[in-house]
Amino acid sequence: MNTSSKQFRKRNAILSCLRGTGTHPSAEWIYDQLKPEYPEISLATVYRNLALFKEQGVITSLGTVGGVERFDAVTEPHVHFICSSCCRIDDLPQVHVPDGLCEEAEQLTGGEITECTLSFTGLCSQCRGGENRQCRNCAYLGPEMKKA
Amino acid sequence: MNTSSKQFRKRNAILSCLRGTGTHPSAEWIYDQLKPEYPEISLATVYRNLALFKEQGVITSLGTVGGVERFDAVTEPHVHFICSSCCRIDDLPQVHVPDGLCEEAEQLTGGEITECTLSFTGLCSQCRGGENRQCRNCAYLGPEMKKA
DNA sequence: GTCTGTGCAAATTGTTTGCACGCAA
DNA sequence: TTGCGTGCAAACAATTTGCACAGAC
Repeated sequence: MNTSSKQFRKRNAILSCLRGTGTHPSAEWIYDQLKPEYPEISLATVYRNLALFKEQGVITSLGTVGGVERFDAVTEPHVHFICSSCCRIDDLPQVHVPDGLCEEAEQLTGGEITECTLSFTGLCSQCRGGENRQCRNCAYLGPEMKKA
Repeated sequence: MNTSSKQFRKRNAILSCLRGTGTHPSAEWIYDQLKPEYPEISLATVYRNLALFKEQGVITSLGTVGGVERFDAVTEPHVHFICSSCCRIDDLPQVHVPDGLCEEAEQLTGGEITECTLSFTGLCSQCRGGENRQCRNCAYLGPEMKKA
């Protein structure tokens, strides 16, 4: 398909936005990012396309963090750090899931494993001091903090 | 508190139910289990108490699977297998997160890690054959399958 | 013409909350 | 009397869906 045609421009923009960020964003975050350039864009479009990409295996879902689904353009398995306070998600490229663990699990379950997730949850360096205020500006605030 | 008094009987029952199952249930599943013995129980009570237990650190949340939050009475870190088809969750007690990985991650992030999650997602042995029908009776059906 | 992507608004659904009541101390 | 746990119904919020329209072919 002609991804530069007007018809596909938004779909393309959603994927580009996701690929161009390391923030593991939510649908709404992507929507907010795209709004300036595409003022008429709708949140439903973002949701619809993310669901499509996910189905195609082009992107992955990191699951729900703070009540909202977070996405990742990187589909190769890698390790994440999730801050439970400000909901930021970082990659930990230096940490690896040991080889063979997947196969071990597959044998044990007798099933078929398609995905392996290793993630650490805690407080990021900024939130660690208890000074959450430092994180108020970050783009990953959970719903409860957004209200404040 | 007197956990056998009428006042605390339901709260106690919710925790017992969670502790007595290996299914990593959802709030609704617990509600359904308790319904026969406590016909007047309300789903809100289940949600309320699960939130309370979670806050107290008595139970853990495994996050959202198929759109519903799943809980675990086991708070020690352990490995899970999640079937993406029937949404069943099994423990994999034989698989362990290698020692030192947590510390490594903590150093890398400069944050404080309170939780480490390793989980495998795929098709369980029953769903593997493509015969999802086999799983229709299982209690972990996601919302879309429940409808069918 | 058909097909696909989209905006909009309405629907859906898991979860939370407000309020009134009942039991325990 | 005061406090806590609860049922019920309403509220809430993230996500999905129905429908009509616009552009691509």
